[in-house]
Amino acid sequence: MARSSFHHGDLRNALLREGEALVGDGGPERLSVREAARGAGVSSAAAYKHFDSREALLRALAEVGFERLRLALEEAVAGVRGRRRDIAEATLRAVGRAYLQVALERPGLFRTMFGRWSAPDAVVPVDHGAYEVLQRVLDDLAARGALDARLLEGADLVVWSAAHGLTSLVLDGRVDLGPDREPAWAMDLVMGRVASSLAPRP
Amino acid sequence: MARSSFHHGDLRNALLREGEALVGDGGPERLSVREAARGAGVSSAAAYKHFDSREALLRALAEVGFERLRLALEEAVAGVRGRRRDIAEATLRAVGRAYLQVALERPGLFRTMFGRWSAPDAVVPVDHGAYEVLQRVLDDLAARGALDARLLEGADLVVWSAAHGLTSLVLDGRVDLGPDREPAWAMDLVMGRVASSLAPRP
DNA sequence: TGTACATCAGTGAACGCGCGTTCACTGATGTAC
DNA sequence: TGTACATCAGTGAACGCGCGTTCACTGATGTAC
Repeated sequence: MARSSFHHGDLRNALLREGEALVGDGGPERLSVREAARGAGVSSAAAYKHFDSREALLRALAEVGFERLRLALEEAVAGVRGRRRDIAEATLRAVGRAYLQVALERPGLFRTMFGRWSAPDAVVPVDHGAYEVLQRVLDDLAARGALDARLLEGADLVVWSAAHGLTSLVLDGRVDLGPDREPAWAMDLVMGRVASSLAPRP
Repeated sequence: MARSSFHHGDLRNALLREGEALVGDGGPERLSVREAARGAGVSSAAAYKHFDSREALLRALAEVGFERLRLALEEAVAGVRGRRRDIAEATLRAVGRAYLQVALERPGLFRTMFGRWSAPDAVVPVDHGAYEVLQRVLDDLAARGALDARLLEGADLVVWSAAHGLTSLVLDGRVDLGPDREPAWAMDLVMGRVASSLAPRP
């Protein structure tokens, strides 16, 4: 990590790394340009050679997080095995668990991705492919008859809301599962119900 | 609002009111003791006669919010009319809409209630009866045969997650409903599916 | 292969800011006699 | 009904802080000839 020369060489990434460490535990409000620069062993002014402002750095961090979520969802879905009958439920559970895991790994980064840390009315358009992954997955399942095609409209909303909601509640400590119950258990339960609500009906 | 005498008389409430205004649009990070005091027409030191710290003020604001949510849920549920066949779905929709409405009315207060604005690892135990309202409602519905009693375990989690998830996504601008679609439409859809997943099965 | 030079990623000092919190204080209020 | 006094909700000044951002600058790098 020590820098041998005047030039850092990889400062942009170093700042992202430090920024993620700050934000990862403490959330977006923990990020300071000065501290990230300090962590990278560089003057705070140097950071402005790579990011226009604190907010630009936060936005870049959110993008990193969304990309990670996208990859996690892709992987989770690709890893699903199951009999034809169970495939929808197994897939949604995998999605939910991946969502939860990404969030738990870096709670503050998750809040950076979804929170409104900029000006109250500013839209923070972090475009992400994670949502599209889910939509594709649902389309596939419907095409294979594992989900009711008539219920496809808004199904993405239902799944995403449930996964996001439970995850947020867990992250913010607003859900009491009692002893011996892991968040993943709760996610399985929730996604199981969601799957059953989308199952093909006679 | 003008104060005639040396003593304010109702400073605690005035601070809560100002605090809510600050937090209501901007979220917890917008709250400053100084600004709340300024708004109440009082020195910042005076605020400390009523709240131990900035964090104590935030906690009090969160409590105000939770109480409001509880009342909104009670009201919403009490106002549900419907034929026996539809009662579960109608009730859950009412719950979801009330949840959404409370959040949209004061987005920043909602984030104050649920966010982690204190030290990263600190638990913020704002105990609230809103959750209990939901549990009671579900029990009632099951007792009347409107929900499948065998699915009652965890049903509260499912409902709360879905409502909370969609609400959070809407609040953070992370859901694209397209034109002509209101958040309430999305909530009806989501809660409709949730209700169907809990419906009595043959 | 050597040299002049443009580029640009760094430095470090400084700006102005608003904040949370504390302090010794003051004066309005209400109670005991 | 009047008075002495304890209480305590206010004041205003001050503390130390870390922050975002800008500035004129310097020196390493790489390219044109």
